[in-house]
Amino acid sequence: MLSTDKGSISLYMQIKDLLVTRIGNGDWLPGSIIPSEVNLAQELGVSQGTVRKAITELVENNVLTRKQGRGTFVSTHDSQRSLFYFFHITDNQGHKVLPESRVLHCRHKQATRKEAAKLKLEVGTAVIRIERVRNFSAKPTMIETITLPADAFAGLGSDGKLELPNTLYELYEKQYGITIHSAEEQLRAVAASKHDAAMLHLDVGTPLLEIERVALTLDKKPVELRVSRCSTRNHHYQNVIF
Amino acid sequence: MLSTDKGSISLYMQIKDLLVTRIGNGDWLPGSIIPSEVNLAQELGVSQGTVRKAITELVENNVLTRKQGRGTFVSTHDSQRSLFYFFHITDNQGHKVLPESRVLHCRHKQATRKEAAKLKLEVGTAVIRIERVRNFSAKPTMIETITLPADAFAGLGSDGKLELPNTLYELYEKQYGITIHSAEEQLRAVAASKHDAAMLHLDVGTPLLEIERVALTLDKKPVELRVSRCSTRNHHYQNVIF
DNA sequence: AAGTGGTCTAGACCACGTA
DNA sequence: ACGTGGTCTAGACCACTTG
Repeated sequence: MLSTDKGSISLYMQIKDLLVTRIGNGDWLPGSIIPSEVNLAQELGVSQGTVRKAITELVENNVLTRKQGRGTFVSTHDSQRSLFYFFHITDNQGHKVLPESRVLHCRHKQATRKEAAKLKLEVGTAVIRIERVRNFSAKPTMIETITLPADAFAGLGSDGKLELPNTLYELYEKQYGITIHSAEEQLRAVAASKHDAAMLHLDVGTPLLEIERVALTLDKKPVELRVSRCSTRNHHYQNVIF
Repeated sequence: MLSTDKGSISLYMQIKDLLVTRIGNGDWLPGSIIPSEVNLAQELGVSQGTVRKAITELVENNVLTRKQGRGTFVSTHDSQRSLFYFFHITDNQGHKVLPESRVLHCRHKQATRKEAAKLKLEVGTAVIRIERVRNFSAKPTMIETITLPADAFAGLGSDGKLELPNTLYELYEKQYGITIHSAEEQLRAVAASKHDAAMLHLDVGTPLLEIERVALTLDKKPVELRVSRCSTRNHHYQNVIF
């Protein structure tokens, strides 16, 4: 199984890949505990230090979470984590605001060219398109269009209910076994359309911050396209560069 | 020097702090080699593994750079690194474009309220204010206002020359011994002013992406405020979230 | 008390760069 | 040939959590 040939990659890297594969397979579900370092070391025939190094890097990648005295767990997307990692809008004092959401509609459609390109689908593939308005401090501030491949999210929104949780990534994980692990965002300044203006109580043409996000699973598969248009009168997008 | 008391923090953390302090002091300049792991271990009376752990974390923080077979070096801000870490504008194909810059002026002024707040100075402190236009593919696309505390950057631009290198952070490091290590950015959508419009060949009111960046040294001291307004017709701000 | 991760040690061998 | 970092081992003790 593990190779110690000269030319092969290092042991801890092979173990890293193995752990990622097991998690991807669903052998270990998000939130569940994985075997202890000593057990894994025994099973794989390596020393604890080697397993430790593999786990350490996965913890740095937010794939695993260590809890002293308890064990190592597969990371989950509780609302805390979702907000901390993926939500970059703050008010002008730098405070994160928990947005409430109002779903405008949730429809089954066919993928546009752009959606198909971003989600790596064929044009015309069945998708679910959700539109919602997000309120910060009770004021409508952001309008979002979310596109999901229909096959991976079967049944979502088809019951006519427009109730969706605020933190969708938690839903994806719990209901559909899809864990969002990373995302790529493109930001632009755009002018508010008639529709934007109406929903956000602004004038047509007001500059809005457009955030186009593709969310990826652990194995880098794109599973959600989200286009958000946000008024930056009282809020902004906050980014920290190390 | 190092404490192994029960209540004290771990050895490798103390070593980390020590290394950071020495770099901050200027004992080891950017680009120079630091003592080998074995030497440091000997000097500090710990094992190589402990030093290694401290260095590993500093490498992850981009403070140090390891080169196999050669040694460990204090990170520098060559133009590569500056572009890779701090420059987030790409064209719509996702390619980074090396911008050229044209300096409009470079003046000694007094800090405004906003500049003072962002740079943690008193209002009215002497600052240097640089304004420049950046061209992507020969088209003016971005207009930047850069504010620096005058005392830390004595002499910059006072020779009346408007020639400044494209990658300012390299200049800060080489000429003034100030290494930019991290930055905080706030992004908003704004309408082009008359001046913006003239410089970027756009209509007044065109939505622009405003990037307000505070650049920090290793010890988190703010040393540069940079406000960039960017046309997002052919470009965008690209961010990756892990 | 037993089991977990967290830190630390001392040593081994390898891959790489320099001289 | 030598010194560097890169990987790996085997064992020790500590801090924390659970039964």
